[in-house]
Amino acid sequence: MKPRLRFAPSPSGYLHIGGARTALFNWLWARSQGGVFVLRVEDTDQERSSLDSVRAILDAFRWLGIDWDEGPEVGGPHAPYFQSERKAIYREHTERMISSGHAYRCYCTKEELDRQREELKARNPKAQFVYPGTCRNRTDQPDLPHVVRFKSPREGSTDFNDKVFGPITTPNSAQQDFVLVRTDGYPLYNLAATIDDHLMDISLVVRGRDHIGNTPQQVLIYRALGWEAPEFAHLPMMLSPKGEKLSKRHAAVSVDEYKERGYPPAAVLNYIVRFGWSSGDQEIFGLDELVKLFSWDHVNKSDGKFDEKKFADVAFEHLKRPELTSLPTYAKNVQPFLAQRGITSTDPDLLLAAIPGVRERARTYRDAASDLDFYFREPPEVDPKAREKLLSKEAAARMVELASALEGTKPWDAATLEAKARTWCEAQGVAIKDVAQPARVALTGRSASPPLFEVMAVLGEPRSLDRLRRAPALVPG
RNA sequence: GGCCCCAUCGUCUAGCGGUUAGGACAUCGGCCUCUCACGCCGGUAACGCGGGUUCGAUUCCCGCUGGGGUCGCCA
Repeated sequence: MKPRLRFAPSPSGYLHIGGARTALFNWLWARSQGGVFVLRVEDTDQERSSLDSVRAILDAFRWLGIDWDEGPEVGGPHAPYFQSERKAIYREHTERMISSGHAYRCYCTKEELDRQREELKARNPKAQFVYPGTCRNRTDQPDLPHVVRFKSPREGSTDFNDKVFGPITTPNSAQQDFVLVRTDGYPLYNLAATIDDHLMDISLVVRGRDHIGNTPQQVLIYRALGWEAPEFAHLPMMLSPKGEKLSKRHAAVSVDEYKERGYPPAAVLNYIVRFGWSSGDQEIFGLDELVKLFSWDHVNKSDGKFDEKKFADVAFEHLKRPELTSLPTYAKNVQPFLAQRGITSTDPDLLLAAIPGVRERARTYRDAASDLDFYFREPPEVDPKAREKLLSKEAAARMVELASALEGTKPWDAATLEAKARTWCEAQGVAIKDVAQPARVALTGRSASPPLFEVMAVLGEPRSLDRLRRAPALVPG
């Protein structure tokens, strides 16, 4: 049996990094097993849901490289995939539960209940309010606003076997008659998710550990409806560096933010998959590799804390390795960041030639764009501090001589240029260092850059000589 | 507070009864060097505590402690 997995975001904002991780585990298992990955939009809360959020979330998935077989835009045999369009389905099954005595209409108003809650709190601040069951055995059906509640068993326990955590038992005494359908007729999460997971034939529900507590409620609903529950796999949580629930107070939690920082998408996936999953000592994985290696055997149970530094390092690692970020991919992805700097038309050959020297020092695509900047401006922007410190009048004059010495070098490559420059320095009686640094300022406008002769090789002869010869014009004062 | 869950370096983790407890990030030294990096070499650093079980516990069991989640007409 090919597994059917799903991720069910509620479109009330951006794609959260924790949500991305949950989706990833679902996706990985579906892909590794030749199963199906479904995206379902849980937009039953009309107040908070928006189409903009749907779009933002889908875009984030596209950027990450997580595709879906059924869901928004692609449709599928279990459509519709927006819960707001499935109200009739929920109503039908709710009626069925009411008829069979598993659920009942409750006419207590929110105000009444809130008042009771307050009263209890006043009497005993530590006590937990539970719905007193006022309407539990009510037999009339007045035509008044009402919610629908589940008639929870009071005795016994509800168990399920979690793929990660093992058997979990919850006493039914901890359960109350939870609400299934709101006054406005919209189903609540537990009802809608249960019905959809069944109707969409989901075989394994993978979600965050924060959902472990409503799994028993869902199991109860499956039983009430006469259905067999799917398997469940709960994932340990990603917590803030302080160990609290991860929110934007502690870190960047929107996937978009990492895109804007210039992290490669595969690195984002790589970092978040390592929360709760490992494969021996390996730290860096490409997406294809992840699909091959993923298994539930190595998913662990303990929560993890988010670490920006490690994350940044994973991003860097992906950028450094050509087997993870190919040259064309690198060029394509750095382009938008160059554009942000006003560099909109780049000579593709120059870009491809320049990347190898930059990729081992740029930690993000954004940094890479900054490092690449000087290749595409004539003249390059000059850092005043670098000029001040490294470009004396004498040094600049020497640049002009250096240009002449290097003119006509064949082949114009880093090794030949370096050999020639070193010989020249020796003849002039100057240290290579005292030539290289001023030359760097003349060629790149900066005090730090890829190795000088590589820069010259990439830049080509005419541009390199031009820049060297313009050095005297850069001398401060 | 009730219920559920978790517990190896600061952080992510490997370990599935016998290991000098391994790797990665971070951190601290050093090397390389035309700058900045990359890279390389090395250091500091962990099995929460107490009972069992066992010839032997980081590993299995119990308790404690600590941490987290959840208790909505949110999802």
